[in-house]
Amino acid sequence: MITSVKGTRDLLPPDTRVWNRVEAVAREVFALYGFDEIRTPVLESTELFVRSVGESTDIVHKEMYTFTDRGDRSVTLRPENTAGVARAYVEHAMAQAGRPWKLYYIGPQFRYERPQKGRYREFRQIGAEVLGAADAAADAELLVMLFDFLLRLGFTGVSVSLNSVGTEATRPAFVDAIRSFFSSNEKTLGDDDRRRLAENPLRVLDSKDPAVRQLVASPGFPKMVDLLPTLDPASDAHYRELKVLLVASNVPFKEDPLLVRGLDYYTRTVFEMTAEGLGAQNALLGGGRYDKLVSDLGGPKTPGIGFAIGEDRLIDVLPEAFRKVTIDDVRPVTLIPLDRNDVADALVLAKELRGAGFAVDVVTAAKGPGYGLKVAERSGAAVAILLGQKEREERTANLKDLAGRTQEVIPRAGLIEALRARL
RNA sequence: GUGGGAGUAGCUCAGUCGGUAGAGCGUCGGAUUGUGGUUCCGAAUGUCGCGGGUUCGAUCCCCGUCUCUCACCCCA
Repeated sequence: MITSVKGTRDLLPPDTRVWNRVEAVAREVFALYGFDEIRTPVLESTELFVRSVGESTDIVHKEMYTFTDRGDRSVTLRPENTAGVARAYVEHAMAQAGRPWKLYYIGPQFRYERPQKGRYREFRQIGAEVLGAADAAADAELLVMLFDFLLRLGFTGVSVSLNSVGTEATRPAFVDAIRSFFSSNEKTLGDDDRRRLAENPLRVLDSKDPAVRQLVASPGFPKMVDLLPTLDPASDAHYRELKVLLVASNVPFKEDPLLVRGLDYYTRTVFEMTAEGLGAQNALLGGGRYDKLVSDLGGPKTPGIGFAIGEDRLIDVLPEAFRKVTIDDVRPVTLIPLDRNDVADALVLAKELRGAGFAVDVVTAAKGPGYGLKVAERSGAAVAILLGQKEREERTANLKDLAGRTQEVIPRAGLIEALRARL
């Protein structure tokens, strides 16, 4: 048996209804905030991710689906979508529009990792990006939209973790402060954290080692937000303004000075949301500002901010009410021709009913009422219509309410009205 | 890339101290050839993940491998 590739999976009905509905809500909400969809290729030049996501990140140095195509080009299945959006922005000179771009995307991403709960090699992200807006208000509005979306899916009582990671102006000073903090108690660090301290010191902040966590959470541990007022007043002002705007907009957030993110391109604002029930991979969404990314890719200096929601994880923790309503949404009318001679009649009637807006399923096998009703019931139909020789000749329909187990013979002329009354 | 757990019927699982397998659910047929949810009767399931080794004989023991799963690393 040929199975799906490791770390990939099939999404089957009726779950696909839920996926489609979630995506439809995203499109509706994002449109209300002035966002348009962008679709970028799944396949990009490997160099794009090396330059944007960052060579020192795990994503680039061990998690990419990279291969050489027949033209000897190194290409990669995108591990995230922000780089592709930024690349398209530069490639199509979108800065020339003279206004910020508000873009969203929905699509598969790929990372070559060992699969576990909430983590797949092929996963989907729903994301949004604002390109060309530097103001804290842009950050705020993006988060307002995010919460609007989550609220419409039925999430309640959620809040986002917020932090500022500064800019190149502050990053080196912060890294120095972290290193000197640990120089005195380096022996409490495990191998992993020692490696982090050397390669990517910010990562030590979200170590899972209890001893290190305790150290990092202690009052003496350096915090980026404490360095901002003196080293980078502009970033400090940005952060303060953002918080004021979020409070004014009723966006629930909690400041987390330990929040850092795994991609190199973030500047100033970073945020993340976690959820219960996702196991160890509990990050539901993440995002932040990336004011250097576009220029790093050779474009004009363009500030940007965005988020990505892990759609697989989102659906994993989706409120049950939303799921149920979505799955129960489609209640087809099932037409049951009793005999081969009744099939044409059924197809003609089906067309008429579909024209009137009803979802109609025809049991084409025409194996009699017992089989037909069984199929109708199993496919979730609310009503079934039996069509035999008698109904054809008398221009009637035998309308059955499957739940109530009642039936009624109705003239064809009044059928649409009768169905409207029942559905 | 590292570590733990697991692969037996469509699904959930039992089992054989080594003698080529069962249950429940589901599916199909019948009671009920123009009436489905219940009930009753009957039937079919399967290279026991794959490859190799040990053995007279392996689903069981050993080795390898693949897949699933959870965790680490890291992230959505």
